[in-house]
Amino acid sequence: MVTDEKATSRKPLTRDRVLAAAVELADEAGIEALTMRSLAERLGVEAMSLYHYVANKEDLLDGVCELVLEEINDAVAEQPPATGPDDWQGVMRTRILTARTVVLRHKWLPSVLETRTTMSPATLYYHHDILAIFRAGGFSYDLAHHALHALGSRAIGFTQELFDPAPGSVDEDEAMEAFQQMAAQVPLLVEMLSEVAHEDPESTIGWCDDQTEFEFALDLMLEGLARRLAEEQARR
Amino acid sequence: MVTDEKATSRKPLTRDRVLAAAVELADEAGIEALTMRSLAERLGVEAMSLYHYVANKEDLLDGVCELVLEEINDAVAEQPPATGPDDWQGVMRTRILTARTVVLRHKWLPSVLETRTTMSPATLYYHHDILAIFRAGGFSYDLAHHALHALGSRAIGFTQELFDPAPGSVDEDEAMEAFQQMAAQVPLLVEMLSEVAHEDPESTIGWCDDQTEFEFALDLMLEGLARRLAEEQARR
DNA sequence: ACCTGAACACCGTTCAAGT
DNA sequence: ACCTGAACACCGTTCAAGT
Repeated sequence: MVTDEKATSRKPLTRDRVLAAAVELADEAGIEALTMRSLAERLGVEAMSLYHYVANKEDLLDGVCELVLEEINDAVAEQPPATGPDDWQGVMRTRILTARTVVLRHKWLPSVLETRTTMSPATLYYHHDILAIFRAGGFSYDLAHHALHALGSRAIGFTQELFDPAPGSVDEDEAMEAFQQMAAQVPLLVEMLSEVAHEDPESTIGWCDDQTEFEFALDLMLEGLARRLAEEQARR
Repeated sequence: MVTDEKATSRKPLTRDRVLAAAVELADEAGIEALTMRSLAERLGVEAMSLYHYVANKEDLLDGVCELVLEEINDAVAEQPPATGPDDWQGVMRTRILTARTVVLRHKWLPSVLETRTTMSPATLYYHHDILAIFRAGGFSYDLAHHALHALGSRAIGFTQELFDPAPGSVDEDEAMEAFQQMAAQVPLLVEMLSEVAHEDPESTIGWCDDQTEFEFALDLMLEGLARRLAEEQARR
């Protein structure tokens, strides 16, 4: 009668419980810590038991991506709809930035999502909604199709940054020294960095998905798409 | 005296030979086939011997990326310089598309490069040159810095596509049938795909780094950056 | 100095066996 | 039906030992 919510290990295993535990494990310990054995241990079970709920590890990873995309769809569902046909740009912007807040809670998602080979239902649903916003804004299917490709993962709120240092792995003094040494080889990079004056002086363009840079690039794309839309409509 | 060029297995091992063999192996059999054991076998040696030339597998992967980036720098070095200060956009475009031709010869590069945490010398050099083009075009360091972030991996000629099916894994009939079934759930996606009529009808936005889509997005970014530059110069 | 063989600590996954 | 233990075929990597 009185169910003990904490004693999750006593509830029967289900696919959903397995996937939810996998997401928690990845959030807490990183995606490399998500192994069949460690996941089983967290669930108080042997590794082989998991194969009753997931076909194999790939299926597990498909499942955790699906779970996060459902979380994104939920977050996005509370958004206000477009106020008019000319509002597509603002709606798209807040939609993508909302998705991004969810992705930032699951930092491992980009790397896993990029290894998926099929779009899950929740992913299809998300992109269907994105497409609907473009269509409401007056995009032809052809232009909307280019737009979806151009946005790529940015539509889901992330871009895979190149060369982001592992957290805590940066020795600032050492990095600064290394940079001084290559001043002769790459003087412009050194000068640029001394001018923009990051908190982290060693991270040239390698800074994980910083919010400001994300929005800068997103606005560049959205403005560009607006221009392509205007060109398309002028042609008619 | 007469060196047999084919008998590579008899030449003494060097770091360069190890890295070059690793690149070949990845090109031929895919990045997942690049293991210490298989690489050793290709070189006619035991796996443990490799540790005299690379510190560990991460170091090996750093090395193969460095090798490809040197290949990109070589390819790009033959390019004509800018014809004038207003030519930065054209120079940047051909530079990036040239880099892309090299990346397409090493399809595994994107996934490996995105797991690197430090920029190798060749990578720094490449980006230094990109920065030089922006500077010659009149960009402030601040704007050029945003531009480098916005381009991200696109500067090197690739974007990690979401959901590109493994080559040869697509069963067209099966995929088409699956799509018909979800017509009710995602009607706009279905309608869009029937209109744009890909060769591969099942790949919604999942199509690996197609040249047309790459150039569409690249031009969007470059035009956007040109606009930001004009805004910046108007402000002075 | 360069290479090797055996071994260790991990993986994902199979299989037959338990309840 | 659900879970388990032992085992297999892989990994990267260590260590002491060969030449």
